[in-house]
Amino acid sequence: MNKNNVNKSVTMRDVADHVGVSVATVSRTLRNPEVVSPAVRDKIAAAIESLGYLPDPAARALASTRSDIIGVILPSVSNNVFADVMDGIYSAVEGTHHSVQLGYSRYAPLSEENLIRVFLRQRPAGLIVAGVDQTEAAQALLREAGCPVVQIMETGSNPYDRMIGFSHYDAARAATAHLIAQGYRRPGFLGARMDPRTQRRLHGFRDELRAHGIEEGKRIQTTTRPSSVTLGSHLLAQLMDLAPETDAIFCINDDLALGAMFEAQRRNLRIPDDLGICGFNDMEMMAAAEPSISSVRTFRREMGEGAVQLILDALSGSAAQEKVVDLGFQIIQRRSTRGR
Amino acid sequence: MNKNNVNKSVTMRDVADHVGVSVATVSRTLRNPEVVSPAVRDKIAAAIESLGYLPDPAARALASTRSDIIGVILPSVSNNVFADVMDGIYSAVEGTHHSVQLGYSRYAPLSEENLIRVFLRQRPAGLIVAGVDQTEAAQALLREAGCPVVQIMETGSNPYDRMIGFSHYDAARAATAHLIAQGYRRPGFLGARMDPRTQRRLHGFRDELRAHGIEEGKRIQTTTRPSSVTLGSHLLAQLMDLAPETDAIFCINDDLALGAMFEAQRRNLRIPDDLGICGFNDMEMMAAAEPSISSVRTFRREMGEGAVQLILDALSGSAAQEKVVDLGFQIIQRRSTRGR
DNA sequence: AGGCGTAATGTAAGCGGTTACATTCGTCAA
DNA sequence: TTGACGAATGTAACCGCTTACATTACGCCT
Repeated sequence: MNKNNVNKSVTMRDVADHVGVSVATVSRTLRNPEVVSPAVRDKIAAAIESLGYLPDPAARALASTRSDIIGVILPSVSNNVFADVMDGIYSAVEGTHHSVQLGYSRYAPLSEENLIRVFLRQRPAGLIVAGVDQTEAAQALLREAGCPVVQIMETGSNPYDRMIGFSHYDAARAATAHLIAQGYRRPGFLGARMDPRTQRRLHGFRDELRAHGIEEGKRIQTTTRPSSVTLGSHLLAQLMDLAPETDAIFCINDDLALGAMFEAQRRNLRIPDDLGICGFNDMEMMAAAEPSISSVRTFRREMGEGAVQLILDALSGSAAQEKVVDLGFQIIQRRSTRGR
Repeated sequence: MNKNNVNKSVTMRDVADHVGVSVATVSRTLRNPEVVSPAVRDKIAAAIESLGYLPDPAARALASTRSDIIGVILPSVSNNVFADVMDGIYSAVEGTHHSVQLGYSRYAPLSEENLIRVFLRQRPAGLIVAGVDQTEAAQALLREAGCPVVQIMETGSNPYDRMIGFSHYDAARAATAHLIAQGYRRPGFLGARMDPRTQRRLHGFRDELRAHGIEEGKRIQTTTRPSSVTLGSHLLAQLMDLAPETDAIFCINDDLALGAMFEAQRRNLRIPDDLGICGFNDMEMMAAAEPSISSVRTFRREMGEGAVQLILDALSGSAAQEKVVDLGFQIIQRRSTRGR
């Protein structure tokens, strides 16, 4: 199909011949320019430019012990929380000589373990994984990865290597505390997917209720189905049917919150008077909604950028002391929880 | 899968020694099992399993003329239209021996051209690019790529290789026709980003108005800023201020439509009576909104899956005749355009 | 002038696979 | 029995780059 391949690609050999030096010198001006004399360096740069030379990453990876790939393993493609993280990752990688390789575990730890294995096989420059809920085997792999490993989305006391995120438990507690502070006395909880991260939010919610001596009753509605706006509507419907006393809800993400808001409107519940609503993540739409919806702001883009930065720092030896970076969160109050 | 030690990874050499054959035989049982005797084949398979051998993709790519990477170049990380496409792509790639390499052009043709160059350098198994608006140089590269190339998101008459998508022009015309059929006589247009694809939707809108002899007046509100729900609110506000006669809007995506709906509610415009709203893409939330919002359904996941399938077919020689696959679209009517 | 240290460059051995070509071996027809 | 032949396997040359080590060139000191 391509014996007479038109992109007879130009190799380092071509550049070397063009300048009249050895390939080693070309390689050096690319890797350690400082050991090459300025005159030669300039000629090589010119040749690279005029011939349109681009290094072959496979050859580079094979010859050196490192590829320049930063592997990223996330649970979900479609969750827009991760889209923001990816945005941060890509923007931090831009301008470096690194490239990103993305894998999706679909929330399946075994699938994640397998991806880790495959990714490590390429001797990546670094690895970014989500959270702390890896399988035993995956944990072992990550601890011996032989490259910087950054866990994102969470904080914790025992990272494999480094970690950047925030405490889902604390964030959920704070959101719940906010609802209570606004005078709501019968807050409910809407959760979907219920992966470990979501579970931690539920714990936070429960503990905060308990701290205030509030019974949770039947006001915790969860499902393992993936989150969606529609699901938010369903869950609120379910909640109000089972626990009509509910006067506020904490939703594990903004999609659910939005769906719940729509459902509340359908039921002629006044927001925030009859029902307070608080989302999670503070996606852009929450501010635009009518009424605007309170949420817990998280720093997703920063998480992605920070993760890449941690890897680059480790690679360049300029790594900071702290193993764990806590980006925190912020309760953003809007009309939907203006209280009673 | 016993030896988890990735640092001194097990190579084909190890497998060969373990079985007592040459590496060539191991390589063959991986690439063309049929030329290896069943007995040896089984022993090798067992050794691979027990040693936990994983091939080194870099070495493979270097030695063969093809890597097993499918390159994907999209304009935007955060646009959730592309998230759905990616979902389709990843799910179609799963189970094959291919992997995905993702690049983002940020809507910049030159950046796209550069990515194409870099990706082609890896002799990818295939390439997926968005749309038809490449630079001259990029077009030349793609026509001579030496691997299957699939353009997604659009249809057209002159693909570089293959194409799968739908007509944005037709879709916009159909949506506009729908508004008119519902009795709206002064439809407006809200557009953001205004990349070439969006422009085509605008053309469709305009042509349909013209076909009905409707003046567009000042009812076309666009901006080059990236789309968001908040921006939808702003644009509607602007539109109603400049052209209060507007009785319906076609929004180039669902985010804008949602934002416009919120703004309409703030202004106490009744939907659909005072203002009809039609979005584009039919994201999941449109059905859940209150009122539910009409939209143009597009088949994004299918586009991603289809694109990968086209590449796999081309690779296996079982490619179909048609160069262009039109996935079409569907007008989904909901309450927001129930007419007057 | 001869010797030496240093900076700049060249030489060549891999990295882990693929694959054209060579070799071995068993089978079968003559 | 023997030679021919095809199937199975081995041998070794790459693929394009990196890098340890060898070599060269040159300036400076004694």
